[in-house]
Amino acid sequence: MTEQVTKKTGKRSGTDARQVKSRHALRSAMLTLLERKPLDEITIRDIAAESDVGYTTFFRHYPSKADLLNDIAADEIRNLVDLSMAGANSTDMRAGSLVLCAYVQQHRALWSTLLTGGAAGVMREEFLRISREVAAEHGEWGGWVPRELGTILAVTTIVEIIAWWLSQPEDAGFSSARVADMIYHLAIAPTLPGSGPARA
Amino acid sequence: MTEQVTKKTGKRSGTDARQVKSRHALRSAMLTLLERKPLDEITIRDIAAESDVGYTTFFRHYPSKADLLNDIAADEIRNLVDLSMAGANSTDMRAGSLVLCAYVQQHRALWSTLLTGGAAGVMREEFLRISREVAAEHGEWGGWVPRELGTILAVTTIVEIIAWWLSQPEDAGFSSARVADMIYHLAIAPTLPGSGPARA
Amino acid sequence: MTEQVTKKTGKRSGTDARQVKSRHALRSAMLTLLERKPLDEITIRDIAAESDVGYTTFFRHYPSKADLLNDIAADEIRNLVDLSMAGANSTDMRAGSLVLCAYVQQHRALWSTLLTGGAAGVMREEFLRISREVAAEHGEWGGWVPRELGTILAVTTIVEIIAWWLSQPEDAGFSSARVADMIYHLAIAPTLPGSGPARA
Amino acid sequence: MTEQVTKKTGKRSGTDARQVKSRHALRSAMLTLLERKPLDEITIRDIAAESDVGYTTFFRHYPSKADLLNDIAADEIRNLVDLSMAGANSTDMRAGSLVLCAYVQQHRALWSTLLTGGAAGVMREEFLRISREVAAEHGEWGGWVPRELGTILAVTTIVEIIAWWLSQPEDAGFSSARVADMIYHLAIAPTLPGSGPARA
DNA sequence: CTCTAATCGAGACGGTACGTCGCGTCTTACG
DNA sequence: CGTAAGACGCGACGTACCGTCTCGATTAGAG
Repeated sequence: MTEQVTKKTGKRSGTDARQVKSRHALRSAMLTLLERKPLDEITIRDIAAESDVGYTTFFRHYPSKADLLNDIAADEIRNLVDLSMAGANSTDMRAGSLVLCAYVQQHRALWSTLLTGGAAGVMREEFLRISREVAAEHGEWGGWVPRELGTILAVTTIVEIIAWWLSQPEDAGFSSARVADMIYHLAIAPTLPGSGPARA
Repeated sequence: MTEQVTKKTGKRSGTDARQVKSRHALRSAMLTLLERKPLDEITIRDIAAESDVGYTTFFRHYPSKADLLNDIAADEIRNLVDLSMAGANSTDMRAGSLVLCAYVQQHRALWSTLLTGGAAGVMREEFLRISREVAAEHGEWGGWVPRELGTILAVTTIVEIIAWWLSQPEDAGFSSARVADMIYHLAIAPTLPGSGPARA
Repeated sequence: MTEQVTKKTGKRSGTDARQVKSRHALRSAMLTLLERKPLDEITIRDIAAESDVGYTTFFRHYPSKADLLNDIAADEIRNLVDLSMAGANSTDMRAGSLVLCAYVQQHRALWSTLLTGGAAGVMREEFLRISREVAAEHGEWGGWVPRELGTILAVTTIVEIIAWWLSQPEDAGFSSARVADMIYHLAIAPTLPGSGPARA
Repeated sequence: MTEQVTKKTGKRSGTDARQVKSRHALRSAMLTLLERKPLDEITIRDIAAESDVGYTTFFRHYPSKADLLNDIAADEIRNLVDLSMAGANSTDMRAGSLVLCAYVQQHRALWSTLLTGGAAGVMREEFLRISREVAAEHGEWGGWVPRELGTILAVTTIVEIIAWWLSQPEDAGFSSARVADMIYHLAIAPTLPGSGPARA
């Protein structure tokens, strides 16, 4: 995640207990603050205060607040993507959607903060970035839409659906299964071969 | 848009020739700068310098750079929406899509700046805001997807498609008609009745 | 003193009432603080607070606290030197000494701060610098001691005598005249021709 | 000098080989750095790096860099003063001056660093402090100048002469003897009885 | 010669001050 | 006499050192 390196071991992100603690405190603080205000109203001083970490110490871990957020985002998104990819045997998109929704449901508070709080914009971009990487690894693309556009649309649609879902009251009756269904029909199916216009 | 008031007349956005000139200069400068860097790297001093208007004068027109951008965005989006709505008799979505694409094509430089430059995020939000207003005026909603979600998806998908289109070289072979087709099949059709899952 | 320049007039140190006021406030504050602590324990924030001037504004006038002090020092020393030079017809050193002592006596509080407060070191250096300039303008040097050394000794001795004088209670009985006498016999006479060792 | 105490013995400045080594390394490093830049541009981290001693270790020996310098200064000055005092039988000031100059000449590099490098200010003050102590032990004072002032002038003059001497190229022809002469005539003689003004 | 405790290096940490940048207000001197 | 030019107070930024505090890893010197 970060480029921090311990000289002796060459491993990333030193394992010094103090470092781990500070790092975690910073991430928690960031999430707490994101529930309250958009990213650009959060100052590094806010984060330091909220996390009970020295202002200077922030920079010992992240060069900017954007990097902290990206660290969090990349971690969480990677978790999510790995899980959905693993859950589905990579061809069965419906299964993948369901796993994804179930996972989000389990961590509703976290994802609510990330997707409907002040970090929404960053999350969308990071999602897209990671998805493009994943997409690039898959050789085939059978859709009638240009691949690049297809990826963009699938991802942004999925993210929008989930963000909308998270903004609904939890008892509004939208189960993971139903949302997974929506994702399939709205985000995935439309770009599949056969869904497009009858080509001239 | 802004709250500026001319003392004598009490009217908004004075029509004094100097005011009009300054205002236009500010908007042009903002667009020029947006081609070069993202919104948050543009300072009010940049805009003042670029537009050859006194720094203080900026504040006589807009309380912040966000307001200037919103002013531009709202104007342009309103133009766009009005046109597509008028072009289509509101039921024929295909026609509307085509008008919209044609209009964007005519003002390609402007929209390229707005949607692929530093203002992209703001534009998406403003698009959504205005579309929600418009959608609220229409009583009926036949889709199998919750109306709010349907609006979000349609708008974000349209915006993404157009943004992608504008980022392609102009000679890549994507005509307005073809893009309008994509919009119809990817953004509009999927939420229409009959496209959803076979309901239990 | 400073390099500030008004674009239009080309004059130094703008005459804007606010500038003059800020500048004066900063100088006063510096002197006040120097009565209390040495230069390197005075922070720019202290000066700003003491002078009721914004922290940032300090830098609009001086690039560092050393420059502020040098500004003050150079001004005051120049005053002092000009006066002593004028008072004496440049050959009569006794008269010059007397004028100098009288002037210091008149501004005892100021010089007390400058020479016995936290700025003493800087003042000694600045005195020497200016004296060297003045000495360089005089062609002749009849002393038996190398000219450079003679200047150093005369200046440091004068400064030490005055600093010592200012540290005495005012009623200790050392009149300007008596101090001027000391200066003559201790700082000036020893380097004059005829005072040295009988040369082999 | 320092307050470091070995628990068992209660003695100051432990004799542990490692301590002695670190201490010496720190002093050398300080002198090396003083040749290059003024005291206030030398950071404790510089000293630690230069001396190949851990940063933390510095504080195990000295509470601040000023204390390290004072330690060095006091040692060296004490050496110098003891020698001059012993060399002269305390009445023959000429002999003392000569011994002093000879000693400085022998350790020219060291004294050059101390008096013309970044530590000059501190050295002057320390010289004065120690001289005052020595002067206080001598009961008599026959000069026509107040004793306190006499001490100040003698010491500062001697220091200035030596600093000037050290700044000259070594082959400029100023022998120890000649400098001792200057010291006698410029720093000592002027305050002796009979040199002052003809008293009324 | 061994073992115990002093010493050391490394470096994370909470701080304080720095000097810079941009904001938005308010004053002023000029046209 | 209005307006642009710009001085100003403010507050966040990111940096540099400070001095404190753990940690292990040596290593000196007492037994």
